[in-house]
Amino acid sequence: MQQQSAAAAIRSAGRRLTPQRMLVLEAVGALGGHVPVERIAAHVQQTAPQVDVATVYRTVALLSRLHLLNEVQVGGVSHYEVADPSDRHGHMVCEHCGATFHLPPGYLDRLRSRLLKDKGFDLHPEHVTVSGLCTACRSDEQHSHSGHTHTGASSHSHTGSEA
Amino acid sequence: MQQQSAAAAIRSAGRRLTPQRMLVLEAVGALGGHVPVERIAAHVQQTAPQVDVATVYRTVALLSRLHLLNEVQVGGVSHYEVADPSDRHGHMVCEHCGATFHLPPGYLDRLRSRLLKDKGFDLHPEHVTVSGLCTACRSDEQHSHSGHTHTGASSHSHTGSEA
DNA sequence: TCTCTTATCGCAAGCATTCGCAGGAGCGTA
DNA sequence: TACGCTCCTGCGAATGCTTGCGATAAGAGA
Repeated sequence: MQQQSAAAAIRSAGRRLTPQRMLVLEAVGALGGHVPVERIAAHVQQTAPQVDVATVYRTVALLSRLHLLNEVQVGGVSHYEVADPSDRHGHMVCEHCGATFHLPPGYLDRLRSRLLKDKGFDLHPEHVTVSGLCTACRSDEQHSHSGHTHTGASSHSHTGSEA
Repeated sequence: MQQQSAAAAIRSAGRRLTPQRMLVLEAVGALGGHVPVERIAAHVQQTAPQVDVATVYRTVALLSRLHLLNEVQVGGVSHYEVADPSDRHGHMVCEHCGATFHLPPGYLDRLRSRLLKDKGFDLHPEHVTVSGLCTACRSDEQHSHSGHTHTGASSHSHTGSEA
């Protein structure tokens, strides 16, 4: 399944199929969800300790370009997930707690067609990351009206798909 | 004008008004558009060479949290612009050439209200950055159908407000 | 105006990420 | 199956951003 077609995609893009590349793909799949490079590298190195982090960085960059992985920026840090062409969802990131939620593609259809028509801009739903406040953090704000400054991290730390 | 209210906002947030902070604000305003930290630091240091880059980084982070600057991620690099509460626009970034365009707030109204109703997520329009392909790069793609890999930078380099 | 508290600054060390290079390994071709 | 062209990789060095810390100065209160 999965890995097969990924291997084919790498080949057909004129790139070489190497053990390191397959290990990175497997790692992201095995870890699931949105994974930072740090964890990908750690997972890969359990199997193949000689693989350098530089290779992992280069590989995730390549796989993103080939649309085999999606990159999600959470507070300026890149996370990766396995790209599924049948589910081109975007992401919502809470500015306060850093939680990440899926943004179903249906929500972007209208925006996409309007931008294409009006501006000629072809929006890629799976590369969309919008930020704002999740339910939990909105109610926090309401209660604790002390002028606390958002640090853009910490607090709760869900990573579910429901805000 | 501008600087006055910014100064007031810093004070009312309980932070101190320092020459360094005003210099950073002035620099972003003077340079205009979406400015990377590197250029902000260079501009500030023309006036005050002793100001450290670390200070500039800390300052833009603070000013972003206070909504006096907006952060725009272009290919993983943070750029900043002066925040105008009366024009809470988002941004569109071309994945191919890296060009940045304004996304008028009207385009996000419907998405915003739907997310709030369905998911309880309060989207901040001025923090939205969507990515895709701009008009110029879409027509490039059509013509040169060689399997060239997008490097996510270079090529044309508009920074206007029309895709 | 002077004093005091502590947020902020400059400096330098610490990390994460990227770059440059030389050796090694895919994979197309014969 | 063997050969050879390049792409990739691992390594070490460089870059760029962040953090810790002592010194400084903003701004509240007397």
